[in-house]
Amino acid sequence: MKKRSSLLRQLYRRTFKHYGPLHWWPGETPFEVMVGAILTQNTAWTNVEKAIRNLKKNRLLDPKKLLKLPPQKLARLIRPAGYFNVKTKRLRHFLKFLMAEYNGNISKMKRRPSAELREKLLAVNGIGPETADSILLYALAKPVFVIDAYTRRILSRHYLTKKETPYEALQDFFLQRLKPDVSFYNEYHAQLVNIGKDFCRNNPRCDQCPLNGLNW
DNA sequence: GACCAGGCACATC
DNA sequence: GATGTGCATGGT
Repeated sequence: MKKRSSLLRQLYRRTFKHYGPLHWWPGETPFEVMVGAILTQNTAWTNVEKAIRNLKKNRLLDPKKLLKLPPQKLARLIRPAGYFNVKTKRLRHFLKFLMAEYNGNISKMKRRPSAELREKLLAVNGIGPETADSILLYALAKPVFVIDAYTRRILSRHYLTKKETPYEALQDFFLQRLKPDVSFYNEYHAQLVNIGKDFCRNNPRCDQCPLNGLNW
């Protein structure tokens, strides 16, 4: 009989063999990753890229500059990412938080412990568990496991968890079985998203999925 | 032209 | 506390 912890490692080996290293998150700076984490909420990444390109083109990828920008102009720039009115508000809530707590200094933020940061991020209107954890892992290099719609779907399709399992419980499922490791968690979540995109949508292609035939 | 995307807050019962 | 709904663009 296989040990429980090796189950998630098996899954990872399969996906990694299929895709190779994915080197997430696609973003040049921690701040860019944070902005991307908010913009990608329920949104295809290709649309987020356009919005980030607009911000870069105008040299606005900076907490102070972005906060100084009139909301209307910000909305226009991030328009391709969808939900632009909502996301303008969410971005501005986050920027105000960043300035108030850390004076816009990401290095200062990074020095704080992970649990404290998570709690504070979750208190920001517009930042939920996935966005908070994405920021912690991909921008601040904290060993937290990110759960998203794909992760949820893949686990439940393989009868490892139930569809309605709450976010924190799913996160514990990974945390209890995998040693804390930033680059491993980083790569693991990236792999899951790719599997989700390619094989595990609402109209799944399980027959061609690299996870096909895994026995647990 | 329908369907979907790397969520979240808020209303309503 | 559970369940439903609005938010919006762009790719398939």
